[in-house]
Amino acid sequence: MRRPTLEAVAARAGVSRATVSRVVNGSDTVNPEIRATVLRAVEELGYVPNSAARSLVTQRTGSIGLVVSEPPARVFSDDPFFSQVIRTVSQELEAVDRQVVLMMPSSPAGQARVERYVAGGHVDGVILLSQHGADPLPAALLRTGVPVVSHGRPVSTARPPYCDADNTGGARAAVQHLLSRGRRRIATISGPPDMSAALDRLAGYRELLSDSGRRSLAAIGDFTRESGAAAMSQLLEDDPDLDAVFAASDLMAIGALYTLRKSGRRVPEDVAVVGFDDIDAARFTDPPLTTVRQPIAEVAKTIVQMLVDGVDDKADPVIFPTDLIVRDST
Amino acid sequence: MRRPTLEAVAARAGVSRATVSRVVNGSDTVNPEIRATVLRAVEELGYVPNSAARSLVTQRTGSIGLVVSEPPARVFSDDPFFSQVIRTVSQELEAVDRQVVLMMPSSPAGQARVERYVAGGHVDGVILLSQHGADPLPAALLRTGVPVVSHGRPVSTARPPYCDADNTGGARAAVQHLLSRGRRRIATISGPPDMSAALDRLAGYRELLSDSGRRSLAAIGDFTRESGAAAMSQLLEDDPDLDAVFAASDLMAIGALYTLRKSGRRVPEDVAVVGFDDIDAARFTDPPLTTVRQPIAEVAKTIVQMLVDGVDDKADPVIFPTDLIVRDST
DNA sequence: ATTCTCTGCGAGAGCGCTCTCTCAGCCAAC
DNA sequence: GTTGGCTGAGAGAGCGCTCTCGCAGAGAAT
Repeated sequence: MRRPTLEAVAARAGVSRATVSRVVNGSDTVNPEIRATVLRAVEELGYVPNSAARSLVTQRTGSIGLVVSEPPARVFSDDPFFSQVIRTVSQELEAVDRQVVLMMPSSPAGQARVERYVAGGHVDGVILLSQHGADPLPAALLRTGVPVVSHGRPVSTARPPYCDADNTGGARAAVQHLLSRGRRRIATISGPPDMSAALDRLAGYRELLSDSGRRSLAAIGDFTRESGAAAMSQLLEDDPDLDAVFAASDLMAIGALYTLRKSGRRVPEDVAVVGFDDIDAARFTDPPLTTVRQPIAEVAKTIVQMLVDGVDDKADPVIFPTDLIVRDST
Repeated sequence: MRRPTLEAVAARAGVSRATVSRVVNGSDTVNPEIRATVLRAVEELGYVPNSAARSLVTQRTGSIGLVVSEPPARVFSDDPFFSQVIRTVSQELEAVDRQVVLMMPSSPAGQARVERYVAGGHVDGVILLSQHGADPLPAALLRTGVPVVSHGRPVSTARPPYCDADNTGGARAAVQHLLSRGRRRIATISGPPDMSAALDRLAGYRELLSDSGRRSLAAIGDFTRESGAAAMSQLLEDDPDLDAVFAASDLMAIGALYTLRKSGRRVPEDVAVVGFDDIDAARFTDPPLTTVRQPIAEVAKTIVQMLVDGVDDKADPVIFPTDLIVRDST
């Protein structure tokens, strides 16, 4: 048994296909009586429009691609920031009746697949998440002519419009807070240097320290707990007397707490720790983590809006301020 | 400028549309020379098949719906288990060249949307994640005739085929471990009673305790840290002398650790704690968490396989064993 | 030489929908 | 009574693809 078509509904309602189409698509040039008859027929037959046929003629699909470019290392770490973003973006898209096609290419073949898919006109727009410097995908996607918006400042040569949190400002606020607590040797655990969020947070840290005439001390992580723990070890080796650390993600801060605990240091008495993101876990660490909160929902909302409004290729970026959340780790 | 069509490629290669179609779809009844010519034309024009047109005639779309039914409370908590599952499922689907359409209905309207979408033939199959007892969606989806597979034992009256971890066995192993460590008053923090994973883990806990003639003591959570912390408080009130707790999720175990710490109890000296899931965070708690690992990747792989193979509506469920990972919290 | 397979390509219908164009019918205006 | 505008419905042409069917031509069998 096949699904009913427009034709079937038209026959049942005793009108033409065109009229049924008008009713289904909400045209206002239809006689209310006929409209009612058609709607009844739709109801009785359980008619649901075939989207393939529709998008074949309209050239639009009603779905948006959400492309998450993340190498396996971090993909398999369970960073809640991702799921938060994916969730909010998805929610916002559903609110405007768009479908979300999730794509997480983890190999060059996967990237080629995504590129083909987008070029094939399967989606009306693309949201880029978690871009890395060397990634050729953004440029490729821009070339397809499909609207692209980036979540987070793009770092590749391709420059799609984007929306982001004020990473630099957030880092400055974190360091400022540590200074105001009387900390003198403030180190940082930075994220991967091919990601803009990591670069911007590092820049904010450096700016403020050099403004206040202090030396900076950085170790590089990749936003995961493991890397945070390792980076913390290295920092302690480089400067056993450090009294504060600003981690560019909560996960890395958690790793740092772990290492500090193992090294016998107390937090915050010996070393103060600030994270970034304000994930749920930050409230449950020992001690609860001071961190910088980003407005995930606002960013998601804005990105969806940009895409739905048909954003200009070189529209100005939208940047949201962050909040410092002070807990017991500082 | 429009995208090139089959027709254009055919013209360029000097063959018919049918032949180009054959080449593109990998038919083997094409002369190698002609095939090469066609492929060259495809390359030169940058031809990408239009999927709307294709699925209009084939009646298949190449995409699979991933439906996550979760009320806002937990959606906004950042449970890494979800992202793990979504990630692995998505990876497996990409491996078999299927698209992932992510749907997270958070309201009745959203559910209706999902139902319409699936009934509309937009997806070739549906994967259900995180089902709750009262949810009418699974039954509605089954009625559409589209293949449905559930991740986790379904708890509603609708009974799609499913794949799951051995939750009962995992819980038994956890409790057995606590008993073997000499613990006598073993409490549990259970998940929401409308979810099968919660019910099965609770059942495993109860079975083993009653087998060994011990009393059980349960508090109910909802798989989040907050609820774990609250449940732990209640358990301590109910029985201040308890010496072990089995939490039905790592997140709740983390909440329990938090409450235990605040109550001045040492883990594992005073109270031993076991979690479930083995999320990344379990290795970084203080102390690192003993937990039950589920084979997330295997489950994902199996589900995708079931869907791709065109699973029978009443196929037997597939259950994977779990592993007890012993760390310092017991 | 004739018939009979068999291989490989082209012709053409049709998937279900939208949208333009046309036209019937009605009322107002002259 | 005739014309003109206007509203609302139908006819029909495609959107780009797949797939069945038919047919040409090569080679094998008689």
